[in-house]
Parts: sequence; C-alpha cells; structure tokens
Amino acid sequence: MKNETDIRQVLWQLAFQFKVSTKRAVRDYDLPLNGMHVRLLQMIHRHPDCTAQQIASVTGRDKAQITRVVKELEGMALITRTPDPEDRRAQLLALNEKGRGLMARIQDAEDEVKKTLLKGINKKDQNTFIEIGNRMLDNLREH
Amino acid sequence: MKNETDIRQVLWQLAFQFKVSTKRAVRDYDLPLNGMHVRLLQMIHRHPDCTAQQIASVTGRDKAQITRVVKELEGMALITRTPDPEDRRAQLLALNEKGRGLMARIQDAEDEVKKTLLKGINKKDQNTFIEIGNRMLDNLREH
DNA sequence: CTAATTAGTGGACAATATCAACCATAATTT
DNA sequence: AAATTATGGTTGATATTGTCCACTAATTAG
Repeated sequence: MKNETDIRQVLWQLAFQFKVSTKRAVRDYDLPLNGMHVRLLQMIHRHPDCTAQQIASVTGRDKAQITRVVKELEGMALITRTPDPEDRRAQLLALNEKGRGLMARIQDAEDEVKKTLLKGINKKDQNTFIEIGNRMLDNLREH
Repeated sequence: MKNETDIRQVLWQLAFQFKVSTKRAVRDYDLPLNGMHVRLLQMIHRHPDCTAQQIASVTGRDKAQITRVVKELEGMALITRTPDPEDRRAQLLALNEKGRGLMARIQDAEDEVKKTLLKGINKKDQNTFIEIGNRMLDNLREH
C-alpha cells in the first residue's frame, strides 16, 4: 500500500507525523502543554513584544483562537501582556522568566525531533527543501 | 516579522495553508465534505478493497477515527463495505457509483489547488521536494 | 466630526485527535 | 482441542484545534 508519490500525501503526512513526534517529545519532558501552547510560546520567543494580531496573521489562524491560547498561557504564568503604549487596543506579548525556562526545555524536545527528521539529509538538501517549501507557501498565500 | 527560516515553521505552515486552500476549493465545488471525508475517499479510491485498519496504519491515525469517518461516508452512500471473505472481522472498502462521481469532482478541486501550489516550480524541483519529504517521513516513522 | 478599520473578546459550534474498554474472529500456544 | 493472545472494528468519553459571528474599545480616514 504505497502512498508517497503525491505531493498532497507528502505534505499531509509530514505535518501529521511531525506533530505526533513533537507532541510525544514534549510529553516525554513532562511539559503540561498542548500543540498550540508550544507554537505560541515559540512565536513569542522568536518575536518578543509581538501582538496577538501579528501572530494570527502570520500563522493564518483565527484571532479568536489566538486570544484563547494566549489567555491560557497567561493563566499558566508563562507570558506577560503589557498594553502597547502606541496603540491602546493592542497588547505586547513576551515570555517571562518561567516561560523562558520552559522554552529552553521545549527547544531540547524539538531539537531531538528535528534531529530525527533530518537524519541523513545533508545541509544543501535541507535548504533546497525549505526554499521550495517557501515558494509553495508564497503561491498559496498570494492566492 | 519573518518566519520562514525554520523547517518546523515551513512544515506547519505548508500543511495548514494547503488544508485551508483545499477546504475552500472543496466548498467552492459545493461538496458536502470535510477534510477527513476527502482524505478517506482518496485513500479508498487509490486502494480499492482496502480495510479500515490499513488506512489507519498508513495514515497514522487512530482506528476509532477511521471507523467514524467510514461510517459517515457509508451513511452518505458514497462507499460500500463488504465483509472480507478471508477474514470475517475485516471489511473491504470501495467507492460506489456515487462515490466515484464525487471523487472526480474532488480531483478537479484539488487539482486547482495543486496548480496554484506548484506554480513556477519546475518538475525537477517538485520531485526533489517530494523525494526529500519522503526521506523525512521515513526518518520519523522508523523512530 | 463621522465613518470605516482594527485589536482583542466571547459564545457557539464543527472538525480532528486520543484513550480506553469492549466484541467477535483469528492466530498461536500448550 | 482448549486456552491464550493478537487483531479488526466499534463505541463512549474527552481533549484539542479550527471556524464563524457578533461585539467593545480604540484608531484612522474622509
């Protein structure tokens, strides 16, 4: 029962398997987080003082969903929300001490997955893959 | 707010955007199907007389989930389930006439998405992408 | 100033995923 | 052959993720 010849299958499977592996890795580290928690923590870590709206637009997710996850993260005391002095509607998101500590452990967990994922694939091929993937993303987003 | 340098982001985004595009295309064709319906119809189309268990194992999904979607598809009169003569626990899945008709329209919808996705990406790069993607999948699955 | 946008919230709900218990059949062991 | 174990499928319960809509408050545009 082979399945790998179609790009749809590859994308679908890859995303799913990657998600499963990451989830398992995170759980093995006893981190009480679900997938979205992890994603948003990464986002906020990468883009300190970003807003919920920016995250929503970059990821393509519904802003309501972002709001909820952000609130959960705040409830877990992992991030802080400070009003944007330039726009009192917006709130700047940032990891706090505890959030940064957790983030470090998430990195460890995800780095393991990444190491597994990329085993035997040389740097050049990795870059090619990412480059082509980004072109595909641009295509979909333009549309 | 750039984001595209990490392979995790690429995979996550690509799968999500692709899913969104496909969903929209399917809806534009007025097909009363959700994502899983579409996937399973494709699976069954590709592998006539497969069993629920095979689908579960190939896709990595929980078999309970497969059971439910299969039942919905049967409820919509798109597929047939016939007992496997060789193993009376198992049931062979196949598209019926109506299912095949719908499948043709799904193909049209997805082909449009695929065309968008792959615009400006030559055949060689496409194959490279798929080939590298499959190696990554193998890596994850071995694990 | 008024009108249109934008950031974020909340409710309701659909879709997808996970886990465990269970039944019937099949395969294996002894 | 009987007992045990494994497998295909089903069901219930629940968690997670995604979507749509209406709404408030603040900002920006005309």
